[in-house]
Amino acid sequence: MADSLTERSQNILEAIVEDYISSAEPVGSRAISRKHNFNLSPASVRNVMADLEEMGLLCSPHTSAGRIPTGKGFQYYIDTLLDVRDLNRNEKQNLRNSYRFQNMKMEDIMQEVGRVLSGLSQYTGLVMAPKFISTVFRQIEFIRLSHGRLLVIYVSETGLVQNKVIESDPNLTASDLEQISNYLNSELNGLSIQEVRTKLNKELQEDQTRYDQLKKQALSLSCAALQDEVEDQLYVSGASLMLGQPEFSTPDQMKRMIQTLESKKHLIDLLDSSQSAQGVQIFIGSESSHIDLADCSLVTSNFSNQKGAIGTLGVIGPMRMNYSQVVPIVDFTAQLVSRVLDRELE
Amino acid sequence: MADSLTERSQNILEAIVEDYISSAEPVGSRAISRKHNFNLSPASVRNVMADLEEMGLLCSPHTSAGRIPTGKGFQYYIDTLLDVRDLNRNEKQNLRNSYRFQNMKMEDIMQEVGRVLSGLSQYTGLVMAPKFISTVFRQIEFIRLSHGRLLVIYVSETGLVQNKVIESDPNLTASDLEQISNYLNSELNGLSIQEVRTKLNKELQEDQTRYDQLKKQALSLSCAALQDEVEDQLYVSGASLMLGQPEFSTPDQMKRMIQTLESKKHLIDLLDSSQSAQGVQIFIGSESSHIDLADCSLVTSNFSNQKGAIGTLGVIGPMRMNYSQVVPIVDFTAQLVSRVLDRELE
DNA sequence: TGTTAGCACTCGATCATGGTGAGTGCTAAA
DNA sequence: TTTAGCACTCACCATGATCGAGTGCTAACA
Repeated sequence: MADSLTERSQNILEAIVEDYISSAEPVGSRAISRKHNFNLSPASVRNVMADLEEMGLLCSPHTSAGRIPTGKGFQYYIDTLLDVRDLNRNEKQNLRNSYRFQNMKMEDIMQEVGRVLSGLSQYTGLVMAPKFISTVFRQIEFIRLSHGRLLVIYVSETGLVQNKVIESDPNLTASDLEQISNYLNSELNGLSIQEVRTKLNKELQEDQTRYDQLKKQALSLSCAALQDEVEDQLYVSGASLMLGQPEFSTPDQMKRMIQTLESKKHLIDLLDSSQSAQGVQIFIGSESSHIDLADCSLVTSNFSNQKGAIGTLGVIGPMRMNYSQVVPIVDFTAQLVSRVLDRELE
Repeated sequence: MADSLTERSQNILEAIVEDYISSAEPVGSRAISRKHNFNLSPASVRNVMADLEEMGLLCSPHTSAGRIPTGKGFQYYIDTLLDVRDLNRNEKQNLRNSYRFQNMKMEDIMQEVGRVLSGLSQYTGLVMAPKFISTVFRQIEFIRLSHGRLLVIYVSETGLVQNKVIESDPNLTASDLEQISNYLNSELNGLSIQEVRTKLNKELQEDQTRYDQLKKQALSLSCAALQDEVEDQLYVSGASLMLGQPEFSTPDQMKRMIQTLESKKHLIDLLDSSQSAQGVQIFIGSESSHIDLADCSLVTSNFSNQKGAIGTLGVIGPMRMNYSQVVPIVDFTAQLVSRVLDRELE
């Protein structure tokens, strides 16, 4: 399909998308023929526009308004016409300076990244911390709460701390627990959670009589502790910035937008689906997508450390987002965060 | 001032406030004289209304609309006219059943409370977890990240887990750290953070040569770990429910509302200021208040455990909130949470 | 003296009207 | 193939009329 567009059509589409990005208003043929020196009269431009509309790349809100790009139009623009230049040395340095990661724990880093992304882009920042399951075991501690209830604290290589309450044998003493954690810490060190789980399951299934009572306890405790998926952590920053965008100026649009940002589950699903990809990804909230993005676009990139923990960060904004500005920021930030996470573990 | 109102004025004010609460529209004299059987004609009601307006308890949005209560009017209503009945046995049981606290860690409990409060009230739920400084020391653990950077994990009696990254002597070995944490855990057990701090400072100031190197390390490490205030944790649930309220139907009102809910710092300040009080407190976002509550009201109550950790929970909604329904819910929930926190520690 | 009926008045909300201008589609000429 | 011209569409805005809920005031009434 991409090939079926003449160069002229492409130029005009590009001009329309870019005008629309900066003005948020339907773009008319006259404006295009004036501002860009294609040496074409409005009438000619109109012909091209009619073609583009037929192809589903443009639409007009009503008979005598200009045209605005459809989701498909944006998609084409992004796939074919958008050229993203890399940040230059200076811009990179500026971006680096925006972040202050010194002595921050994982949660703080995630939050800081969201804040900065949202501040720089003037849209809403999204950061999903690396999943529990993708982290590498570092240490486990048990703390007794009340009769049989244990607080398990799990620390990953990257300093991510998760905790969870589990039921246990009420008769376990403090020194039992210490022995158990010592055993587990030496046994599981350096394994990914995935590996830890298979290892534990295997050992549990082997002839149980071979183990002493305490070791059995250790295994079943840690099994319980690591069993369920800990819920994902999603940081959303700067939601109210979106309220200034003209596409969310009516109460209905605002409501829809806020609800989209509040339904973290949907957002997490969306971010999940991008975790296998490399580099920057762009989702366009067209009708086609099964997830209601409220006519927003989502620009994401994954970050990861060398041990394979993967998180996702990005920016959500109106479809009419300034991609050529946002994409490099998201891209470079992801690289930055990856590097920071690696430095965590020396 | 309260005394200067005749019984009739009080009755009429009450009727107006309650009508307004349920309709969200200016209340006219005819409606009052009809629906409530005061045996008064609209004209008489109007006379009283004029008085109430002069006193600043009512106002009219324009010449020929009905009256709506001012912030002061609501204040008077709440102070003098509102009678909050306790929940009956049945309602209490229902409320209890709404919450599922089994095997939940502190964070989850706070979040669950916010969710349920918002669901029941159809307004926005706020929960502020007990402050770090008000908690009681249970356990501390150190985990080495990279050259000289330590992850400190602190657990309170109630199972609240906080963590923090600090700088330390890079030469500390794992066993040093273990000794240090053992020492601290036995030494500080059962003290409040406040007490821990004073104790540490005192010991550090005493003749340092009396201590061996390791102990000195221990003291300075834990000092660093507990020094700064960890930021407060505020859970906001159900913000989008507010968008359905008629007082937030215009874009400007919505924007203001969302910004209020997003500026957690202000909310925390407000909740802080209620921590010394007993029972349910109601803030009315009048112009007088220095904090912009966007014409909202805030109904809060503190919860606490027997060791003195204090948190605050509540509901934020339009000034026109259904107080007689919300107040008992907030009240009983606070009692419930207090009890749950105590059960945590046996 | 307190209460009420009557009445003129106010003012937002709603609707119909008409003008304006940006923009379109189509056609015919260059 | 491009473009000038033209009729047409339609959102937007200002205007003005009507409506009705509600008020304040005054005079009559119990």
